[in-house]
Amino acid sequence: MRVLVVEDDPKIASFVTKGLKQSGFAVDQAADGEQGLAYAVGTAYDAVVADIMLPKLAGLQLVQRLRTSGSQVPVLFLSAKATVEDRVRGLQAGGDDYLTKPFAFSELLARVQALIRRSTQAVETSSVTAGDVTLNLLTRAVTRAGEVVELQPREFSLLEYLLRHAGRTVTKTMILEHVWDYSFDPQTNVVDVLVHRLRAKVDPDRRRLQTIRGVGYVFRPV
Amino acid sequence: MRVLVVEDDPKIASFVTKGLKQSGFAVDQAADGEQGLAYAVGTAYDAVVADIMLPKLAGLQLVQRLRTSGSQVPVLFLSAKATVEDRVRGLQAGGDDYLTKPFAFSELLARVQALIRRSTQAVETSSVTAGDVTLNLLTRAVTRAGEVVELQPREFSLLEYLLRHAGRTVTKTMILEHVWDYSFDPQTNVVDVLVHRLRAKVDPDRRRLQTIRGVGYVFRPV
DNA sequence: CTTCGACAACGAGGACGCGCATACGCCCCA
DNA sequence: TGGGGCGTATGCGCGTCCTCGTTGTCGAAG
Repeated sequence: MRVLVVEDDPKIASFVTKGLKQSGFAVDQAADGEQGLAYAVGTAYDAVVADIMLPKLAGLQLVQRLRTSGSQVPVLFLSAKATVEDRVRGLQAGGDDYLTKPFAFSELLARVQALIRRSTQAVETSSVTAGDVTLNLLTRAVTRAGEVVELQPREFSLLEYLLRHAGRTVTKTMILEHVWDYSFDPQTNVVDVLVHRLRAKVDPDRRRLQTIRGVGYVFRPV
Repeated sequence: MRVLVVEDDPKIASFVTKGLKQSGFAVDQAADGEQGLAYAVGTAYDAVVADIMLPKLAGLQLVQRLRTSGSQVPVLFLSAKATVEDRVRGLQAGGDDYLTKPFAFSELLARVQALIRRSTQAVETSSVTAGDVTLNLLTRAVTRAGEVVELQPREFSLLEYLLRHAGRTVTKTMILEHVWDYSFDPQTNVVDVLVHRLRAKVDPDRRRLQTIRGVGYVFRPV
């Protein structure tokens, strides 16, 4: 799940970004409205968290432009101002939710998750299973054939992505985009290396995680 | 008191809902398992009444998903099937009680009230236990393997938070928010230091309080 | 069937950064 | 004013993950 955070206050920005990353999101940061808009139109985010008061381009305008450009991405506004009128204006501009500073991070997290859940209309599952491999997002525990497997963060992230797309081919570019925050090809073989490490832990008999030469990989549940 | 009723048969649904409302409960209705799960994860209900045979997502799966998402809400199953095996499976899946159709409404009511009474009592308990570690909220006393351990207020608070989320990963951000009242990252290593102090007292062999690198910590009962 | 090129797999090495530990200092309360 | 509690500062060790070079494998064309 990719989230864009548009916030000019570096303290709040790092706080929100850190928290979301710890909760398993891929997070991009933008420091002003223009940059935020550029990121948002360039990448398919699952949610946007934006401050109302932003340099260069205010949050409300940002969302309006985003909407006129056809994007349906759910937007959560942050603001110090809390009047009913402000909330209404935010929602009229195309925002989906509103949070007043100061806020508890857990509330932000809950709202972001709610927005994503609503927009994807997918029920939030806390575990993903494909074949004999199960991955629990809450405990970060992974089991294969009942055996517990210890995974690194990157490996966990990759496996989650593969399981969510089990049976479908995922390209290396898609993996780079979701497991890393790269929106470009860093010209390396990180993916290959990570796949190798993941196989050693999760697919020792090499039946599950198959290579599609020249394209990417498929996870075939067994 | 909020109750969620998940039942696809409209006659039974309205019968149960009406009766509960008349008894003073706030009642929400869901017609299938997916909807029910969505409601249940989105709202803090005091009890859930669910049919076993549901469209889209069966009652048993519903409860399993609910439990893995961390919810402790008591669940009462309704079912036409009444074999002992069915009852066992229902309880294994995380259900709290079982009622066979057809049933008298007064019995349903009595059971729902009993479930709520039991669960709220459990919440108000004055001690939290996970594995061999017990923490008494009234006396502020902590024991590990029967031995009394002296804790400072902050350490106590952290341990309480960890025990209440035992088995689940808690991020540093969440800890900062609950143990301190920071809604911003104070850019320090307070959490690390406190974890270190807590480990020295409560987890000398370092088996319980484990590090999830880049994310936070898990308390694994032992 | 052979050959060659391209891509993938794998192992080793190394840099960076996180978490841990320890020492220190401030502040509150007795 | 002394001591305990607790936040701060800092160096170190190690885990994690990226890079690089080599080996292995696949596939297409001759």
